[in-house]
Amino acid sequence: MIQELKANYGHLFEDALLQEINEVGLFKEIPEDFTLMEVGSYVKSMPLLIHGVIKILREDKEGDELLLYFLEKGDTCAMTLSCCMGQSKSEIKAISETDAKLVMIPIQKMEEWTSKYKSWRNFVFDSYHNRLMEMLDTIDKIAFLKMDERLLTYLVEKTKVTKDNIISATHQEIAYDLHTSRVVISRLLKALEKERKIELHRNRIVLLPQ
Amino acid sequence: MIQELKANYGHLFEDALLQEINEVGLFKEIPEDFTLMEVGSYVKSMPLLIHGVIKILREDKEGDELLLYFLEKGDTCAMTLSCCMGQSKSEIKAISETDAKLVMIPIQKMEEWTSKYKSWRNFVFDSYHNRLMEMLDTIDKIAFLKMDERLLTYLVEKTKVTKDNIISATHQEIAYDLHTSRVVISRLLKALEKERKIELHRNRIVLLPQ
DNA sequence: ATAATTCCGTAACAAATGTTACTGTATCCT
DNA sequence: AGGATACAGTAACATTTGTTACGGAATTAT
Repeated sequence: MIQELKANYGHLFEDALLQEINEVGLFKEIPEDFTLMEVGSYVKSMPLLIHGVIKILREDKEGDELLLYFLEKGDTCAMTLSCCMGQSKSEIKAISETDAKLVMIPIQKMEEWTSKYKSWRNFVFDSYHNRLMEMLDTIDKIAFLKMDERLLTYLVEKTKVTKDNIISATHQEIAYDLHTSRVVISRLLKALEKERKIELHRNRIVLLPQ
Repeated sequence: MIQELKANYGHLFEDALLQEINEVGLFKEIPEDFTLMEVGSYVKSMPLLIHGVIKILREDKEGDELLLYFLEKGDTCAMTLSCCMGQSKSEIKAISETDAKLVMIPIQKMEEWTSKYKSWRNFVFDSYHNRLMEMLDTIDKIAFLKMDERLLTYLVEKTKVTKDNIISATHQEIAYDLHTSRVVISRLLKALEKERKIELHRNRIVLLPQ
């Protein structure tokens, strides 16, 4: 594990901290489409992402969903972090978008490391900063863009994080992420196909190079 | 100034830190409707709010606006904080909703205090936490609520922060905050009046107790 | 007092998004 | 193979939101 830690977090953390993470961290491998966290669940450890992509969703009382952003390797979930600090329940849902590897850190260590390691403090601050910026970006999209633009952005982002211009998803799944209906997505996808931006197949969308 | 600092931040900061804030902080009083920060401006100091209400807005390239949230006394702007840390430009616009008093902290002190004072670290972490939660709340509203519900929520929040059930604003101003058009707001306000939730006057809306 | 300006109400219409319903086809299951 | 299920396309319609236009009332300026 220590090698993978060094590869992904070596530039951030000093050796002593990497060593500690290696000792107390729980290494986990999870399959695609695995629910890492539900809204309302208590948070007892914090994940450091080593490999793969995690999508972070918001849910309202009716169970309607909305994609907030994707986490990639080197990222941590500032939302979880935030909940750890405040000893509160999770406000978000986390699902693996691909197979993923991560290290779980018990929350007791966090407070300790915050005093002990400057690099950890900076990491935490940076994570908060990055997540705030992602949230701003999410707000921009839902507030200022129309659904067709949001859809295209969504497809582009998805190909970016998976590094694959083929998107394996049904229209219904996309509709859930963007908080709209399947019919609307089908309609807009069809329009994007006419504009030669994408190619449609069953369970599969190919993003064409522009 | 030290009394006002103690009154608002005494429960958060130890005396030594309060003393330092008192020494290096710049006390400022600003009138209503004063622009504290523009999108793209460089951030060289961090505000601690002592009195009054500040509204934080997001702007897109076309100059369209959207209200993110209100800051009240005891709050700081985590977005500014975030920008200070990253030495980057402001992503938001800040305008005083009422007369306000605040203390400006030079950003050099922040890094110093983060190592030196545990209470300062916690304050910074808490601010990030609170702002993330506010952002989630903002996302909930724009993603899950229709315009009439957003409008009512907006009016309720506005009366809460100003502690006055009379809202002094034109329909156009409200439309800017919610990123819609004046006509839409007039229409929905009229509907709220019919439901006996509000009373409409020129430049003034009275929120009726339910 | 008169004119100009700002604010609000409303109608009529346009565009975007949401809903329901039905079809055909691909895929899966046994 | 045959049936069940999941997925996508499409039409028709409803609702929400946005736009343009205009008139009247309140406020401000001259």
